[in-house]
Amino acid sequence: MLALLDCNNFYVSCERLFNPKLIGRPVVVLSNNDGCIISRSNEAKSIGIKMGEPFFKIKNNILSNRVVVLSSNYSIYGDISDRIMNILKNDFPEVEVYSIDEAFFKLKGIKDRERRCVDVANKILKWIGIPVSIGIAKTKTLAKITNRVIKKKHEYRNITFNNNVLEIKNDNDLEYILKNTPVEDIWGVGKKLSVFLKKNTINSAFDLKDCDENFIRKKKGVILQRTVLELRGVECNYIESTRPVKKSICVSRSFGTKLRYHENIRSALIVYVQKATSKMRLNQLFCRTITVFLKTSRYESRAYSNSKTYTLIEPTIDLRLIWKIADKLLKDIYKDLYLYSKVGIILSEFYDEKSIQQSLINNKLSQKETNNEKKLMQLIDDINGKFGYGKLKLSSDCDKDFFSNKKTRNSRNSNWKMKSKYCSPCYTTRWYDIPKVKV
DNA sequence: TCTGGGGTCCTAGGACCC
DNA sequence: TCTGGGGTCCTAGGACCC
Repeated sequence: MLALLDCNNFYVSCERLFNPKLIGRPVVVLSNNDGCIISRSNEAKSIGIKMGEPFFKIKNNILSNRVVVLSSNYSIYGDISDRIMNILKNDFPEVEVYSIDEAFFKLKGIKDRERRCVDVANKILKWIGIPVSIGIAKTKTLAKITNRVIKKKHEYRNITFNNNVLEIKNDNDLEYILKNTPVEDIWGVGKKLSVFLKKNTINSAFDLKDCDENFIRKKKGVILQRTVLELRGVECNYIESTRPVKKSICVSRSFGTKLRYHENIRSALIVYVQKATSKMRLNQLFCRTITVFLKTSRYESRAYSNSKTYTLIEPTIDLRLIWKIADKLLKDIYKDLYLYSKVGIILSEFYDEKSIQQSLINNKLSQKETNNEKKLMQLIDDINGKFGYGKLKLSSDCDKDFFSNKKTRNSRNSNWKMKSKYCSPCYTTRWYDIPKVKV
């Protein structure tokens, strides 16, 4: 048996921790650039605001219902998430942190499973202040379904709940739940697959569980076949309590306003390159492959999207080299024809320092030089860690006006920074934002 | 006017090998 | 007229997740 812990309306719950006025009111949190709805309070759900909906489309609904709108603040959410996961890891031996607000954990050999889960849920509510739901089942897919049932309690009158914890205990309950789970709500079944399944008269989780497994395998591949097996209680997706090594690191943002000129896009890219390389160094990795991509909005009538990849002979950690390559790649894919909405960098093919294969021919870096590179990068990270991100940066990453000390008349629009109009303070991660308590 | 960001895994098909 | 069998590796694209 295993369990899935899921934080309720996580981003909204985090915001409410520090701003109790939000409790009881409809609240939504927006994606980056204030684009779409990505978290909703129950009140917001009940007035019909949908997940993923573009913000601009529902402004009227938001005004007339006095919905509180917030930009996303990931430094809060990440910090709160870490605290919750630490409590869980203390109470259970094998925990897989699956996302910022979810974790699977093993219950093998644990007696009185429901009791233990209720205890940890109460502890998290008391110590951190975030309400969570925990579903217990034989497989990850079934645990996911169980959690969905907890969130939709009112639709499942035949089931008894122990606070926000549920274990499916007998076959009757399981059958009842699966019959009342639409196929598109199963973990691993998205838009495309649900269309296919419905065409083949597979409408509920119960239908999928009982269908011909080989037909699924042949038509849609091994992943969906595993889902079928997991619905039958056969474990195919195991809990991985050690975090696997990253395979790629990507940094990209949509621009606050669309950009036309190369120099503006370049000044956004250099910031992302610095972020991506410092992320990579945090994981103590060297990369061999660098990809830059550039695109217009996909809603644009004249859409353009392109990317280019460069593979090094020897993996590197050096920001200066990575930037040089990224800059060249951007030049190659940029066309002076479009209004762009996004640029990004992907680093991949990682090596740790010990396993780097040196080039036979191109051995231009001596051991000493490699060490110097590493020291320099470490220094950048240390200084930025201490004095704030961006204190030390590449000299290409600067505003010419900053040095010329005057705004040039034809300075081109470089307002690429993302919109974040409704952002709350970083209550737990920035000195100046820590809430003050009146005595 | 305005539509997120960061990932993973699988598959089909092409190119190549002996 | 007639053109094998068995394999690997790489890439692009698709589908999914939160």
